[in-house]
Order: sequence, then structure tokens, then C-alpha cells
Amino acid sequence: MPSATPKNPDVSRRSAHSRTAILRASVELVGEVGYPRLTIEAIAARAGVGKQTIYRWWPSKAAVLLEAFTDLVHSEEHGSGLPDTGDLEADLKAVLRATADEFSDAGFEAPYRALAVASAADPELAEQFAVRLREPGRKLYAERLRAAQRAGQIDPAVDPDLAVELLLGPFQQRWLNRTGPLTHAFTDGLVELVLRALTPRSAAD
Amino acid sequence: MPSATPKNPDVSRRSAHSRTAILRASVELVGEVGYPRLTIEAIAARAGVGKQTIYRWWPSKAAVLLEAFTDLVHSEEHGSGLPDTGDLEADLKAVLRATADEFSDAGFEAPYRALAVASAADPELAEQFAVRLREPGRKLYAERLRAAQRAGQIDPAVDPDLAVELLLGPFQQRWLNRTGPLTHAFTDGLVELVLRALTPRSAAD
Amino acid sequence: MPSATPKNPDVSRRSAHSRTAILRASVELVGEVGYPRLTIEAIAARAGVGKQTIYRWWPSKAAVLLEAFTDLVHSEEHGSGLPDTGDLEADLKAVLRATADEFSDAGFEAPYRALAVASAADPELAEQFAVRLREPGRKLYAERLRAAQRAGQIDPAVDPDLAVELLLGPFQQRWLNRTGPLTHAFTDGLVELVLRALTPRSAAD
Amino acid sequence: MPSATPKNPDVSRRSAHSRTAILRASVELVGEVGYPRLTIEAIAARAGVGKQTIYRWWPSKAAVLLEAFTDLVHSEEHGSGLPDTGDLEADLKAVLRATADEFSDAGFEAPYRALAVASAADPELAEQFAVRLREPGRKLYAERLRAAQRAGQIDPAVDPDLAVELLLGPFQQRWLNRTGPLTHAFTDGLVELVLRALTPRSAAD
DNA sequence: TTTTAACCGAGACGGTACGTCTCGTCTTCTT
DNA sequence: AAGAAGACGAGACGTACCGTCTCGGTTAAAA
Repeated sequence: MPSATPKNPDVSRRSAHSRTAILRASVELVGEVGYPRLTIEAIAARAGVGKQTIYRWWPSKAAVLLEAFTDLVHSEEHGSGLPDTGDLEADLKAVLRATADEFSDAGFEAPYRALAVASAADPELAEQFAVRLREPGRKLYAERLRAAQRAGQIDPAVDPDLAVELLLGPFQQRWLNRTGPLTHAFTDGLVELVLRALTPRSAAD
Repeated sequence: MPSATPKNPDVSRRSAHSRTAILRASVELVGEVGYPRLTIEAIAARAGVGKQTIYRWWPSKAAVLLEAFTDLVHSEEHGSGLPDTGDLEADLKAVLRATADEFSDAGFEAPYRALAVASAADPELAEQFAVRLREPGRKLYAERLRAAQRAGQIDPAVDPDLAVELLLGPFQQRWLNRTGPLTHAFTDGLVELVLRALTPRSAAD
Repeated sequence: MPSATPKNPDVSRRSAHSRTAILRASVELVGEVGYPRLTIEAIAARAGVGKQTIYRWWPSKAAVLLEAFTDLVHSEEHGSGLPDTGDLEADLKAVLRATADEFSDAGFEAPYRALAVASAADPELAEQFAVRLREPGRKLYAERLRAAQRAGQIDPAVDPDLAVELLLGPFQQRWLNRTGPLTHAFTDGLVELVLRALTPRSAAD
Repeated sequence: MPSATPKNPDVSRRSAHSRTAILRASVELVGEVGYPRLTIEAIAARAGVGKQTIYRWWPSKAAVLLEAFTDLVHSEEHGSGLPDTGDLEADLKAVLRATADEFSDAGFEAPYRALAVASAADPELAEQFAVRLREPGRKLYAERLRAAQRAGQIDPAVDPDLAVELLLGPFQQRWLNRTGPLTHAFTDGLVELVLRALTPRSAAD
């Protein structure tokens, strides 16, 4: 066998400059032409890079975009947890309002939507997408709810993970389907409604 | 308008036979190769039809698939409304279980997911998708909830449309992201949790 | 056999108006876009005629053009023979000059060239082209030469048909290949040279 | 210039193997199906080559065929000049007989006729056709005649270029129009007749 | 210090599908 | 029955990208 094509490239010799240019170009382009018309050739051209340099390090244009977007998000992230002022409702409302604002920003929306869409179609990418972007956020909510549960603000019988789905599902669905605008009124109302489901029942069952 | 190309074809002379063959072929193919590898050429070939006959009547492969799937769904539909036995929880659980089963069926899942994905990326298609497939179902839920509200089973302060989002959002999100299996346990739990949010509060605020 | 497609159409019911419109449109179009880009569809559209009306009466676009051009030529033709003033050289020079002028006219050149080209590629059309357009002209020359031969101005050993080829071959070749301009100097020189070949030899062989 | 598409490809990296396969395939195919039914797709398929590889290097199927045929002819050519035994008539007869035989060979005839026809319709191609195939041959004749003129076998007043037209025009016209067979009798007769036009006149004018 | 091995920019290559164009046939309705 | 209109199956057009594969050219570690 003369050549084993997928010969692992040597990471230590990787050109950081090329990598950055590629990631930047892909985010720019997805904003300009949209995901379906985003092509590897265009990314390479815009980045001033050979196509092979992309194929060497990423398996698909979705993977490029995922990494580009992950970098972008991590670079402007505080990392901590959700605020815990003791007032669960206020905390959730604040965070969900902020999230809604973020999802309304065009620069964020285009690549994130592209990744969400691609993930829905490609389970392998979905895995990466979940691990790198969706899960971290989801876990913060789950932990905050668990804290509230320990504080007796949430019925001990409720599964916090399901509760997070109850909160984020409607939000994401509305965003993805453009069923309606992500106003603060919406997010506030959503929080209120969800909390009604989570509060401990006053008396006996 | 720069191009005169889309000169309206004469609908009355449209070949019903070709139309059927195209719709059937597209559903078959999307099940076999998946949406991204579904091509107009393959549909035409499978249907025994010229490509132009597809381009004449549909603007995109997504539109073909939407029509194909709409036809399919309508042909096997009862049309009535959601059951109303008076027991809201039982009714919702039954319907959501049935929906979960439907979404677990491979023949249904492939084209529906393809359409959902394409819709998320293409607002124009999304409009059609919503009108033809999503809204009709959503409205049935909304009506059932309104009936329950009139019967005093749901807090009059709750917006039934938001309530539907609360019920279907987590369901669809879990399905689209493959976050977990659509078991009956999941749907039952979801219904229970949602109803806790909807029930009238026993005493004062 | 359910249907014999080439069912002879009934000539007596043919629409003279459509025929004229088709012929006129084809000559116009060949002048505008050239023969290779001349399409049946365009002819039909320009003539305000169904495509089938063309296919019913002509086997190919070349045939349409041939008929169109034949009509055109015959309508403006005197029909007589070549002039015979007794001065063979003067007569031939005059006729060849006139022919050169005709071939330099754009309105004549485009369709005639188109037909000549198509004929070279399609023997069946070539037959029609020869019978209807080339032969009549050629025969006039042959007769004039035969008259001159009878008058002793041409060597009796020379085959008049070959002589015509000697005269017209260089002319047509130059025109077809655009090897050079069809000036009067050229045609005069050609006539003189050819006549040198045809004159009876003064003395013994 | 509206389009930047024809960005010059890098000739040094051109695949000689593909080029050969394309040229071979085009000659084969033009012999099998004729020029009008020769398609770029078929050439690409037969050559085992992507269509783009053809479009990258040639502007049209005619250009492909011209290069193919040029290669073919040059590969089996001696290149020298016309024979000069001192006997002009014998030399010309021999060469014209050989040419007639060549033009009667099916393998030669199909592509050459295709090119001649395409040239008559397309001046740009005609230029290439003339430079690469027609002119070289024509020049050999012109030189031979000039030699004969210097030797006093041809009237010094005769233009050798016109004389070549007189010789080759009838030949090519007969071949192109299929007016008659290219027999040795024909070519011999043609040579004799032409020489009568070229011989110096014995006495005064 | 020289060699050597990888990455890199560049882009030609064999392919697939695109959306358009025209072909010649067919069907429907009008005259 | 001919004709205007145009939908249809077919298939080539020329373009855009795909992912793979050479090409020199530049680095950086190994010899």
C-alpha cells in the first residue's frame, strides 16, 4: 500500500494563521450568502488558502462553521453560572431575556441557525453541536433549577431536566420556526407559566 | 423583474399522471437517500419524467417534497378534531402518544424532518410548511384547550396559544435534536407538567 | 397499428397565410441570429404559428429555409438565360460581376451561406439545394459555353461541364472560405484565365 | 469585459493523458455519429474525463475537433514539398490523385468535412482551420507553380496564387457539394485544363 | 549544515447536479 | 382537419462545487 490517505496530519506544524483566516472567512460568508450557498471553495478563496488545507483539518463545511462559531462564542463568554439572587423567577427572566436578545442579533443568528439546521439533518454533527454549544447552556439551567429545588422553591417530584426542556423547548421552537418574535413579554410570560408548573403544591395530593 | 422565464404554465393542461409520479418518487427517494442527497434529476428519472416538468410546476425540491408529503398526510387523515371526553389529561396524553408514535415511524420521519429542516433555513418554504402542515395540528390543540378553559379546567388567565407552545415546543425540540426518545413516559410526563401550569389556582394569588 | 404518425397532411387545406409567415420569419431570423442559433421554436413564435404546423410540412429547419430562400429568389428573377452578345469574355465578366455583387449582399449572403453549409453536412438537403438553386444557375453557364463552342470560340475537345466547374469552383470556394474579397478585379481575372484554358489551340497539338 | 470566467488555466500543469484521450475520442465519435450529433458530453464520457476539462482548454467542440485532426494529420506527414521532377503536369497529376484518394477515405473525410462545414459557418474557426490545415497545403502548390514559372513553363503574367485557386477550387467544390466523384480521370482532366490556362502563349498577344 | 518531510497556496482533475434550452411528439381546444 | 398553443419526455448545454490529486515553495525538525 503506497499511501494511506487519511494520514493524520501533524498538529504541531499546523498554521495558526490559516486556521484563523478560514474560521473568520466561514463566519463572514455564512452571514453573506447563507449556509446552503456557503462553499468550501469560497471559504478557501476568501481565506487565501488552498482547499486542501480545509479538507486536511475539517471533515465538512459544517464542522468548519461549528468550530468557527464555538471560538466566537467562547471568546466573549464569562463562563460562570446563571445568577442566583434567591429570586428564581427574576433570575430566569433576566437570563431568558438576555438569550432572546442574543438570538435576535443578526451576527449571532446566521451561523447559529445554520448549525442548528445542519445538526437536525446530520446526527454526527448534532452530537458535536450538542456537546459544544447546547449542553453547556442547558446544564446551567438544570443546575439553577436544582438549587431552587433544594431551596424548596420547586416541587421535589419534578425532574429538573424535563423542566429545562419545558422552558427552552418553546423558546427554541419559536425561534427556529419563526413562529413569533422573541420579545421580553414572551420570555417573561414563558417563565411565569413554567414556574406555575414547578411550584410545590400547597396541600396534599 | 429582469426575467420573463416564469411565464405561468396552463394549469388546466397539467398532466395528473406526471404529477403523481413525481410526488411518489420524491417521497420514495427521500426515504432512500435522505434529503441532502435527494436530487431533481433523480426524481425525474425515477418518475419517468423530463426535468423541465418538475421545474415548470415547482420552484425547488423542497416544494416538491412539501406537496408530496401534504398529499400523503391528507390522504390518510380523519380530519375531525382532538378527542374531547371531558378528561383533558387523558385526551392530551392519548393524542401526544399517538403523535410520538407517528414521529417514530421511519416512513413519516424522513420526509417530515427534511421539510422541518429545509423550513428552518428557508423562510418562504417555512410559510408554506406552517400553513399546510404545522398550523392545522396546532389549531386542534388550541381549540381543545379553549374548550377546557370554558369548562373551567384551565385558568382563564392563561393564553391557550402559549399553552400549546408549552406543550409542543419540548416535544418537537426533543424530536428535532434527538435529545432523547419520544417514549410514552416522556409524553405523559410532559402533559402532566404542562397541566400543572394550566390548572386554575385553588385560592388567592 | 393504432396510428401511422406520418399521415400525409391534406395539402388542399393548407393555410397559405401560415406558410408565408413561417417562410418570412425564417429568413428574418437567420439574418438576425445566424443559422446555428436559428430554432424551430423561434420561427414558430415569430410567425405566430404552432410548432406542429412547421413539423407537419417540413422535415427540418434547413428545409424551411431552403423553401423560404427559393421563393425569395424566384420572386425577383428574370428567368431568361445568360446574355449572348457574341463576346463571350464580356458576357462572362458581366455575369460574374453581377453574381459577385449578389453574394456580397448581406440579405442574400446569410441564408444562402446557411443553406450551403447545411447542404455540405446533409446529403439529403444537398440534393434539394442543388436541384432548386445551384443547378439552374450552373446550366445557364453550361449552355452559354456550349453556344460559344458551337461558334468555334471554345475548343471542341473541352467538356463544357468541366469548364463551368473551372469557372465557378474558384469563385464559390473563395466566397465560402472567405479566402479573399469578391472584387470585380478577381472575377475579371478569373474569367480571363479560364478562357485561356478554353480557347482553341492555334496550331497542332 | 463582463465576465472573469476565462481565467487562464496553467498550461504547464495540463494533463497530457487527458488531452490525448479527448482528441482521440472526438475523432472516433465524429466518425461514428457525425458532426451535428457529436456532443461534448459524449466526448468527455468516451475519454473518461470531466466536461470541465474540455471547457477549460477548448472554446467549442469544433476547436476540439480541429486540434484532434491537426494532430492526426501532422503525425503522418512528411512535411517536405510537392515533388518536382521537372514535369509539371505529371507532378500535379500525381499529387492531385493522391489528394483525391485521401479525400475519398472515410476516416479522413468525416472530420475534415465537419471542420470545413463548421468553418464556413464560423469565421473564427475558419481562421484557425485555414492557418493550420488549408494554407500549408495551398502554399506547397503555390511554390511548385512559382518554380515552374521560373523555369518558363508558366506564363510570367499569371498570378500563381490565382492559379492555385483555379486548380483547387473546382476540386474542393466538387468534393464539398458531392457534385461528382473524385476520380483520377477528373483530377487528370482538371490538371490538363488548368495547365492550358497557364502555359505561355506561343506568339504575341 | 544539510537533508528531509510536512504543511501550505494553487489549481487541474474526474465527477455530479444544477437550471436552462431546444428538440420532436402529443394533446386540447378553436376555427 | 388544419391550426394555435403549449405540456410533455428526452437529453445536451455550460457552470458551480465536490473531494482528490499533484505541483513547486516554504519551514522546521532530524541527520
